[in-house]
Amino acid sequence: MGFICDFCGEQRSMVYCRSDSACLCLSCDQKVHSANALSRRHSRTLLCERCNVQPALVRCTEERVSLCQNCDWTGHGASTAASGHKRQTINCYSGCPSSDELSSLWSFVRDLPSIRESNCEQGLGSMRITENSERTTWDTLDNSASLDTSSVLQADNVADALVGSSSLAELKAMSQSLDQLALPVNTLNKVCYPMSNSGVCDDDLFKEFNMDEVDMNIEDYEELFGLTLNNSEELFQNGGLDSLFGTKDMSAADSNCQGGLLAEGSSVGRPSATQPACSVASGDSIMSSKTEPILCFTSKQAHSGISFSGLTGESSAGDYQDCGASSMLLMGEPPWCPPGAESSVPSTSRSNAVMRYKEKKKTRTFEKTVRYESRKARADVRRRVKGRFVKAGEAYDYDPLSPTRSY
DNA sequence: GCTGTGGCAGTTACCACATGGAAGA
DNA sequence: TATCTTCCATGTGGTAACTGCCACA
Repeated sequence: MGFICDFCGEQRSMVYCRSDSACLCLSCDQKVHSANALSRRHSRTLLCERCNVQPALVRCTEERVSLCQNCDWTGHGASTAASGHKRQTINCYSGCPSSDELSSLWSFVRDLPSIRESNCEQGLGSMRITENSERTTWDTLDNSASLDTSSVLQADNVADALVGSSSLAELKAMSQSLDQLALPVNTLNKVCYPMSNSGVCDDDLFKEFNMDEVDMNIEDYEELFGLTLNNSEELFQNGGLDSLFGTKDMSAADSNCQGGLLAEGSSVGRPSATQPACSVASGDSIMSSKTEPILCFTSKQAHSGISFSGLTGESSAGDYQDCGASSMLLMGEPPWCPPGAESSVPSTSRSNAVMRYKEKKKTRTFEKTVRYESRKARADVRRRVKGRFVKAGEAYDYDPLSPTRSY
């Protein structure tokens, strides 16, 4: 992976495919991703021009360079002179775009190499761009609907699912589909990305990342996080995993959600260079995010069943309400901040971020999603004894339809 | 600093049964 | 292939019980 196309080994790589963990030249990108319907759904984006390893998230218009989150942070951190540089979000795409379409997508990229359009079986018009909150689509395939619905979740669907309105079933379905999903950079970029100098994104974080019914299970925290445990103490004091997962419902709503959003087992600790988890945070990454404050959910992570209920032997909701994942996010730290980088973050920014986070937390609501209105309607009129449903005709102490008792 | 206690908040289990969906005829 | 029937897991809300945290003595 890197400067040279992983596929042909000749051309310079320009795009990064998360699903394939591959850096490809545009020609090979078309070649590879026109092979079948599945590959066409792979989400790709520009490759970071600085490290040539990670997918680029932003384009620095002043330096005219595409940067991954890490390089962006390194180059544009709050403490750097370039922190004021204007940056433009780089969109992901899927499908089989033409060079023209790519040019329109990445207007800042001049001199796009010509693409052998004949490589694409579907021809043009099948590109899908995943933008921050909206999706611009070129999808004109007749059968495109079948590609978009139950079998595969587009990344923005995931984002939608992560917002409070999602149901457990949707999340389960999502988890089943995550294998085929490469979460576009921008999807989580929306969730939290320090584009402003404040480096604080709690608003978006809470608004967009209300995972009410997601249960994350970590069976053995120490084993999972190893040496990062100590560092996690501060993490638990300052952050807010509940901001990520919705504390209340994380354990209460449906504790059997095995799919959830999960972590790649091998990603404990510092992400390897081959792990394309740029703006996508794995659960364990989150938990160990004292040093790796990544907000990532990689596709494979959908199956490991992590449960934060076991963070510590005595943790409860309140315990991890304040854990530090989001504090890192609030601080706008880079995904892979180098050791000691934290010290460079202004303390005022941090305190402000924490303050905003706490205020936000106060005002949060945890609305339960009712999947079957008919069942709710039935439950609403059922008679009970001490809160429990009773058989029809039996004595009850509570009748929703009338305050009277049968005995 | 340590321990015990009370208050508070959050979580979990429980109940009956209509419903939805799968399987079989 | 389409329709019907049967069966079974699921989901629904209010309450008590349980658990853990925090403040205070």
